[in-house]
Amino acid sequence: MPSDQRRIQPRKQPRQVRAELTRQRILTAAAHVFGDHGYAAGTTNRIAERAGISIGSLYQYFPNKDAILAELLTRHLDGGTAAAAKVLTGPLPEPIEEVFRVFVRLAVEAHRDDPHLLRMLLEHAPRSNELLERIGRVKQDMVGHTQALLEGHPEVRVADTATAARLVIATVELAVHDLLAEPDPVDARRLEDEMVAMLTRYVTG
Amino acid sequence: MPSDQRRIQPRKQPRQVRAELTRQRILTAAAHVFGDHGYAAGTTNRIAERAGISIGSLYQYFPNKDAILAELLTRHLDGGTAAAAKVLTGPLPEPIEEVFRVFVRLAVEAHRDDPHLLRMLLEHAPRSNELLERIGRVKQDMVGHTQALLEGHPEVRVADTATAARLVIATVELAVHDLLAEPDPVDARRLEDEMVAMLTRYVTG
DNA sequence: CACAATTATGAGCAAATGTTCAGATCTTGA
DNA sequence: TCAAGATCTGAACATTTGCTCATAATTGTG
Repeated sequence: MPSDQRRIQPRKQPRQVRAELTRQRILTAAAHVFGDHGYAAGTTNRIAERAGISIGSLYQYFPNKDAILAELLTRHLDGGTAAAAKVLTGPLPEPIEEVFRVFVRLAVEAHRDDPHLLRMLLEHAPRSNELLERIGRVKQDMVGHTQALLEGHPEVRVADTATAARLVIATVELAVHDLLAEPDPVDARRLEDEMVAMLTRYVTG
Repeated sequence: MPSDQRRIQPRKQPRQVRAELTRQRILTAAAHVFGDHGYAAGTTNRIAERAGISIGSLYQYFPNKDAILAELLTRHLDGGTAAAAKVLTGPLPEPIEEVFRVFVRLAVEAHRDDPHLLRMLLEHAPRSNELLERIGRVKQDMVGHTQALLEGHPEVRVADTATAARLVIATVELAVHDLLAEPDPVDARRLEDEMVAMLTRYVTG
């Protein structure tokens, strides 16, 4: 069970359509297997079996198990940041309340697919320094944007915008994730309303 | 690497002082090893080595690896609930702000020891249904108490106290944990102030 | 069609790890 | 002192798992 740092790049670029299809099958299967069994019990053989391919084929596209997880996490992160960029490039709504609503909705969307899988991904990201740094950067970006927002907005009254920004991001990400992943999840709409209210009253208080 | 449900009880009750001492050594060593290497890489042999005993002795007090983790988590949970009970049985302060301050301080205290270890414990708790249920019960207790508090307090103005209570608990637990476990943790005092402010303005808004 | 490149196969290897057990060592109590 | 029980030891076992590689099948190309 090696855990040291190793290459993450696929060992070969697919050149035929069936190859790319196999790659997709592997990733889809891995998402299911990791989500159901967790990382440790989600063996490569199980993934291959679920994908309907042989174990050898799996290792033709991913150099090791960690690389599969890395690819899944990368895709999730890219999807999230892309969605965020799309929303945040356009003009933001005036009231800070509506800005927070956008934030919370983005978070809810990002967690809607498969909370269990996402939890796995984030838990085992420390296996790769590259992923850790990437996550750190994404987080720091969000905090940075939030802090700038807080400092430039007329409704905002908090003094320590640095701490406030970190608190806001942590709250949104973690609470959304947790409350939606629970066995008896809260209603997404109510969660949105309450969280937006909390954040708004906090920064304008 | 078996993951099915098995006995968690130690196979033998210590009858001599040295036995109890060995038990303690094992748990202390396990806490360090799990915190440093994680659960998977925290092998039983490594734990035994760090504890300065043989692997055979370890298995005289713990039937398997999961049981060690279970004991550590149980102790943490018991410690936390005991501290909470101690504080909450006495008369709570009048202003809701000070009540929240008590909450946040409890959470900070509970996470001060070893955030890395605690993260491990909670991540791998799903290996035991018993632990999962215990965690669920603790959480539900806290939510219940919080909801009762919200409904009985004159300053509180939120309508949906059920959702609000869940949001408050999730926010306190998760954000405190996350912001203190980060590589560059926020100042505990500032975190306390900001979080108390956020929660107070939320429920009194 | 023929030949090369690409992709797929899966039995089996090497390494790691949780766990056992037969015997050694220590402690207790009379 | 000494026997019986408690505790400790650690080499070895059994299992699991990530992964390789020689071979086969398939696809693209002239």
